[in-house]
Amino acid sequence: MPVTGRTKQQVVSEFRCAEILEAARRVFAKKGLADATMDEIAAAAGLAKGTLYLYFESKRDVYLKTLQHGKVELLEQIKSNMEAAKGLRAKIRTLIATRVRFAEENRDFYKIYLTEFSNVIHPASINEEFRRLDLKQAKALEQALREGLDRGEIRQINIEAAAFMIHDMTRNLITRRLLRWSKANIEEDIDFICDFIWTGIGC
Amino acid sequence: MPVTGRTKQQVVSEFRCAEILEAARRVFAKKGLADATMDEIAAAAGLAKGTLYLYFESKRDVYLKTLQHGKVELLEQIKSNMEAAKGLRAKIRTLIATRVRFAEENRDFYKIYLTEFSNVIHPASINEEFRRLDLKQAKALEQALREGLDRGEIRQINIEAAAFMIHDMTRNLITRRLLRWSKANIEEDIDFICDFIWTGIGC
Amino acid sequence: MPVTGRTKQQVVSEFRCAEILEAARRVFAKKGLADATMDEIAAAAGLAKGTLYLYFESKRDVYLKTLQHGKVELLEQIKSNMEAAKGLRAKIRTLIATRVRFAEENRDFYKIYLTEFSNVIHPASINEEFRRLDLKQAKALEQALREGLDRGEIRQINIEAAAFMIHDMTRNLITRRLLRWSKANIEEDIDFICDFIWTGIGC
Amino acid sequence: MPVTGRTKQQVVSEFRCAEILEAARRVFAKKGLADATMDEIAAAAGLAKGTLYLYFESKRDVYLKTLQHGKVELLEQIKSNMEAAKGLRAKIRTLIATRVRFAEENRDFYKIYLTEFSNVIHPASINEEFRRLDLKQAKALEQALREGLDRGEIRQINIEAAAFMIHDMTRNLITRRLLRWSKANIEEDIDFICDFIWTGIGC
DNA sequence: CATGAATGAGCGTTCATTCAT
DNA sequence: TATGAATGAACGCTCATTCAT
Repeated sequence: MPVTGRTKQQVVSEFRCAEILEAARRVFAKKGLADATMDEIAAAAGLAKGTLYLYFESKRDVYLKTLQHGKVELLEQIKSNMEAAKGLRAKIRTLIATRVRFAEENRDFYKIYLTEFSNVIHPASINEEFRRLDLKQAKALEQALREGLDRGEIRQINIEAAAFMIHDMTRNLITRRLLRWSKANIEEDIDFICDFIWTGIGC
Repeated sequence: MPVTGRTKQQVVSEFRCAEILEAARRVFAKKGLADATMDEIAAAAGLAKGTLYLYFESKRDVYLKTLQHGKVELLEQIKSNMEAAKGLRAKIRTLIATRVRFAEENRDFYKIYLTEFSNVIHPASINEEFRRLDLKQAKALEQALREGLDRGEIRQINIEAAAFMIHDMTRNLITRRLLRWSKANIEEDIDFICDFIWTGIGC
Repeated sequence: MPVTGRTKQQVVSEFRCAEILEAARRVFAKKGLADATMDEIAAAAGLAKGTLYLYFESKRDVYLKTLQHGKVELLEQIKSNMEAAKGLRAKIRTLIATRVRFAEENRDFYKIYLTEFSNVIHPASINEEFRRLDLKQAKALEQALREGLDRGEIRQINIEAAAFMIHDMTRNLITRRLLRWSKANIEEDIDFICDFIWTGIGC
Repeated sequence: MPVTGRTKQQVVSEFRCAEILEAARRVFAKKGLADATMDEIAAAAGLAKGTLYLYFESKRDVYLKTLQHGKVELLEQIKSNMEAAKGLRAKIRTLIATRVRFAEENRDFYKIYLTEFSNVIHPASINEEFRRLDLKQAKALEQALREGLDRGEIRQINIEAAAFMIHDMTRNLITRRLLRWSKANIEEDIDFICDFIWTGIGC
């Protein structure tokens, strides 16, 4: 007797989905949406091609769900890590560090994520839906900034713009690291970006 | 007899290339590499499909050359604009403003540029070759920063990392504007980013 | 112990078959052989897809049996209706009326029947086997005509050809009615055809 | 310089279309719409599969055009043959004979035609469009009947229904002959049907 | 030089059939 | 007996590339 409300069928089904999505993640990360084939994904998952269509409606569907699947993990990890931090500066540092580390540990997912996120071309339908995650993260940051402003931790600036800026800078760092452009170790990179955000370059 | 070293043939040929690349730019900007077809590009250029292959080796070649073509324009425009500025702060502002304005005036090219630039997936062959432009720009900025440091205009920081940071932040701003995410006018956006770079958010 | 020769198993099995065939009839009538799927038929029968294969060898088998199933009903109904009629003219009228009414009451089956019957393309295997019913009906009609000829009810004509003709004309009427091409009521249509058969159009 | 308004391109293109349609006719006549493949049709036409799509939008399109192509031929042949006949009885005989002979000479086309015509299942969209030909033929027959009635050649009957009847009977004869069910020679079959139409079976 | 008809490899998707449970 | 997840062959259609004119 299952304790949860899910039947055995559902558990198996979810497991299959997860298996396929993991395989898809690897393939999409290596080839991109256009160049990946359903054959490849099926092979990577150790299944027949037709089986994919029992769990997903189309190649696009697999792709979208691959993105969503990772998104959820990412969000959860960030949320749990953020709560501990005390003070705005620590909060910001935690946020950045969490995202950077998650990206390092989920390179395949993040490659897809970054590619899709920066896709300025595709019909908004994908992007709009997809960018909500980032917006949500940015909004959380905005909230933290606002509280910091109230407590006099930061100077009077456009909070919304600053939140976007910090959010984007973190993504840039992740990109540079995924591309192995940054030779510094992870702590140095995070330190630098935090310092930059806090003090700027002027003297 | 041509005065320059180029024959009439070459001039005509270059002109055709340019025509095709402009057409390709429009098509790639609307559809992306994968979804654009040679048929569309030929139609947009007012030529037959086969003709494209007289000037370019493959679809990929057209795409790459489309990127290069725009790059050259971009670099030239930036170079000429940058020289006038006096002092580091003005120099940085000019650099940012030039890029942002160029992007606004060349939306089609820039869409392709951004998409490709953030493409963490494709074989390095494209990316390596392609990122030299950005590197070159970043290096120019680095040089300016170094001079500013010598003149005591900025505090002691990792110059290379700062150059990348500023460079990336500019690209982020451009992305937000291309996506019409930023509702501010162009001057406000540039002011904010310059202020952020110079002073950070701390007080 | 069952009184009849059939075991309980067989009775249940036959019942299942009949259920499936009724479901199949609805589906085939709506989609045709090629476009109907085993999934649909299973769903229409309230069974799992695999179950169909316990009772039928293949989709083609279901289709063939669907035709046979209706055929049997049709023949039985015709036979019982025909016996009462006295005289050739009444016999012919009864035969036509029975077929037309049966078609109206079994539109789904008849759609399949007509489609398959007029299928001049498929391998003879289906057709030969399938046309025996019609042949049988036509033969019964032939017999009636022959008796009518002996009794001087009709003039000297090619009996076999006439039987086919009458048989086909009835099918044409049914087709027109199924397609809602005929606006007349059923009695009018039957009257006209009987009159036509008996007297022709000449004067 | 072409005398006609058609360029050389158009002539070639039309020729290709006709070639493909002839190949398609053979394939569809052997396999039917559902079981014929584009690969087969291409092979039968001695072309690559992709080439078919230069001239036709889809498999369905090839099928529809195959029907139309034959239709036009059929109509033209009937029209030219019909004019010579004097008197209603001769007219009807000519009409029937023309259709039967055309069918014998265009077995492949006629197989497709009959199958599609009797298809009571497919969405009306095909059928409606497709049945206009028959309607047109039936209407011509109706007109001839009406004139015959005025001249006292036939008795007082429902002209419209009679036209349909005669039309259908001809199609039935064609079907029986295509299926090699009729052992009689063509003239005998035509004679019988004409006699049947004119006098009926009664005495 | 320019054309555009022809090619054919390649891919997404469907679905009849099987088989372990 | 009944299930339905898994299979994989098959097919329609696309499109980058070629080449005869």
